[in-house]
Amino acid sequence: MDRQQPAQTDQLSPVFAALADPTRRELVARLALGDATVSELAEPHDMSVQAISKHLKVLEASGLVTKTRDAQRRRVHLEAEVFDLMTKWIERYRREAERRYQRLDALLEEMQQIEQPAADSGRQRTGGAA
Amino acid sequence: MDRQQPAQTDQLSPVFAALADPTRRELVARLALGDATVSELAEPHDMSVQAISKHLKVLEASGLVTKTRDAQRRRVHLEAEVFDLMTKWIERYRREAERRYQRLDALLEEMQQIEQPAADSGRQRTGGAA
DNA sequence: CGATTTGTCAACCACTAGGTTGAATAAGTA
DNA sequence: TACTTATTCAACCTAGTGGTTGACAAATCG
Repeated sequence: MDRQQPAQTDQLSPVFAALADPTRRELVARLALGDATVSELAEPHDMSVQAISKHLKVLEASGLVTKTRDAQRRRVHLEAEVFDLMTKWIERYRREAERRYQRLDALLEEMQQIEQPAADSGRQRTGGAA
Repeated sequence: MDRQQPAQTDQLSPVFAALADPTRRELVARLALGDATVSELAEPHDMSVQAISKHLKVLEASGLVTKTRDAQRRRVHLEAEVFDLMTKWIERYRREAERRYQRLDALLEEMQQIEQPAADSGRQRTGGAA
């Protein structure tokens, strides 16, 4: 249970985790159309309001949505910021993966060479070099 | 347990779920630099090789990586396609959220009006209208 | 005030996730 | 053939998730 990279910078895990659930993605999709109250969000989701409330809590904890009081109701609002965070992470590695994909053969050859650094080669490190 | 939207189109959940784990994100980050074998990937992660193998299985199931045999080793390769899938989903709603954010005040006013449709108002629907 | 609406909190339950260790498989090496 | 390396499979454990129901809190309505 001892993480080597502490939760310090791990603002990302809760966001991905939040969106890993289809119900929550639907909530996000719905909220993209406009703010809504909890019960409004719950309505189309044949599942208890409490369950939706929990889902919203997860979304809120991840920073994807915020809630503001509106009398007894809570107005739920979709936030854009965290999307950016996620997009940045994804794009970074997607670009790498795509770049590598495009010149795949060439790169694979290259990797092979790096892989066998001549000499005795007690253990070969593949691609780790960056 | 009865989903209203079956797992049919839910290719997305496994991807988000896969990236919800920091260890797996590190694996992806590492793989962006180049293919690697399981044990190479395991090395920096003070955790058993079996654990990493499990993580890779999750990544593989999500479509983020593929494995090819290379003698006894398995060469793990990062795939770009699924990134696209995710990016598309995110961008779609991020854009909405941002657009709404930019004209926030105006929209909030608008919502308020929709919210009180005059008349008796047995139940008011907020933002559901798109 | 009392009743209703809206949402959360709390306890509970089945299932999954992420880690462990130990054994099994598969391929290269002596 | 036997040994080592690389990886997976299987069983297990703990903690977390996603749902339930029931009770509570806060604001509005009568």
